Amino acid sequence: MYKYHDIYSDIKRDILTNHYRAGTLLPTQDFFAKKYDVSRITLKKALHLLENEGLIFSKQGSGTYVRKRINTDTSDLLPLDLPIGTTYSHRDQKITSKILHFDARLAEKNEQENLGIEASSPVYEFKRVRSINDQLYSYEHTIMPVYIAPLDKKILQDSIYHYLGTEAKLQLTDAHRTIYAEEASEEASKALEIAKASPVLVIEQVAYDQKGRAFEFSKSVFKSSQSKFILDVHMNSDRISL
Amino acid sequence: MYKYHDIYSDIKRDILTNHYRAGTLLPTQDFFAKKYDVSRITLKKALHLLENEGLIFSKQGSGTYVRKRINTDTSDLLPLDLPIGTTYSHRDQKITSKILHFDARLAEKNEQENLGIEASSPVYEFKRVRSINDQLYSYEHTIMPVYIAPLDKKILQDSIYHYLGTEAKLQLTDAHRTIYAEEASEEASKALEIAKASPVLVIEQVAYDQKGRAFEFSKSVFKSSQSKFILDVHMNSDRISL
DNA sequence: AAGTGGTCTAGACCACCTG
DNA sequence: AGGTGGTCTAGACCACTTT
Repeated sequence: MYKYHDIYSDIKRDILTNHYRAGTLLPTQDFFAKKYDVSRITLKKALHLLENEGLIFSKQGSGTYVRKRINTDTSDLLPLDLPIGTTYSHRDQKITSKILHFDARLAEKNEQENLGIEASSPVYEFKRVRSINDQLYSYEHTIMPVYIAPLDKKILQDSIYHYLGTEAKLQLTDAHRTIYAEEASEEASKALEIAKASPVLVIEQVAYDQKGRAFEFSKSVFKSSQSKFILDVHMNSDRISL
Repeated sequence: MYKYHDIYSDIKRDILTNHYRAGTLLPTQDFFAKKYDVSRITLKKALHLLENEGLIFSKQGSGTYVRKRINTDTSDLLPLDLPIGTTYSHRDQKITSKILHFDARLAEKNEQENLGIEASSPVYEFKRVRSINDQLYSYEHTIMPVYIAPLDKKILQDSIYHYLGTEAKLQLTDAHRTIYAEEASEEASKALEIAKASPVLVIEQVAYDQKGRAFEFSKSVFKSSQSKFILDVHMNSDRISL
């Protein structure tokens, strides 16, 4: 559809298929601009997307390089900067859910604050155990305002995000996450079938849609033995200087 | 220095000081362009920086909004997308280090792979316990190629990143991190003065400088009782669609 | 229909790196 | 000195939201 996006996809494919090899210099911006018959600004926008993704980096006066990639064997490594527990992050994996609890009630105080809603707002509350390829991997406790979309057990069985995307035209575009380790609670250890007080990784999340509206407040507990997360960070000097 | 950066800083300050309040509409791009006497493209670049930082978001046809911010009480919350263990992430906090081990040797196999160096390359190896305001908080094990810069115990006592920045003109611009929970090893539990096998958060990191060169391979173990990390994620549809 | 942000252009000049 | 990426412009047109 958009030129810069087509170019982005094209170059991305060429990098991932090793047509442009890791650690090497890419062709110049002028070359690409002529190749794709676009202005240099449009081309730079495509490269900027690739840079934000960490696939390339540019050095003024020198050129644009393909970043050396590490171990992208994401066998048991889940990206920490994508939706968690979806097909986005688990390609070709079967995700199943067992519903432990499903109810609606009024929001508690910390839920009101995190979701930015009124005291009288009704919310859904549900708890699920999720498995990848029939292997237990997380225990989730989720709060979602009812005005977002009507839920039922069947929806919880499948992908909520997929349902929200198609039915409510709602997309997870931003999330505020808190990450820490703790001893598994009795509830979590039973659900995940691990010893009580064994170490688990916890991710608390407030999720926002494309309009900046908080639509989910959740706590996810992961079996430490098989759940490692990866995060590629790119720091520009702006972030650091202030 | 650069117009777009000045504008970025200016608007950012106005947002953080609540001159533009959370949840409200910002002035139009045309307004800002005239206000700062720049082209709309330059202005958009400034807004793009703010959007990447998660402070604002734009909706085509509607306008640009200030995002509602949450709980930025970063009392014991450390950003997961900034350098860890530095003054960047710990404002007005006194960071001290105790050196448990400091040596040089040849790189082991997994270190060679992660750092992208030859088999015969010498590396420094050191272990430190770090405290914030005299409170123990992390146990770090670090490998660094010797060709990066000469190290000694005095440097390790202070900030390595500061030393590398001034002496080697090297800056941490990218990092590949793996995050998980585990039971504290005997070594780590002693260093952090916690019970053996109590849960700890682990961050393994390969750090890259502005030229895309890996310069550090480290494993940091954090006391779970007082170390929570935060991460604000912004997903564009590009990342997700492919 | 009006207003807002998104895309795109052709071209100029600057900053930086490498010979 | 030459080449590369970075900044910046004035203006046109498109896509989307709102009234």
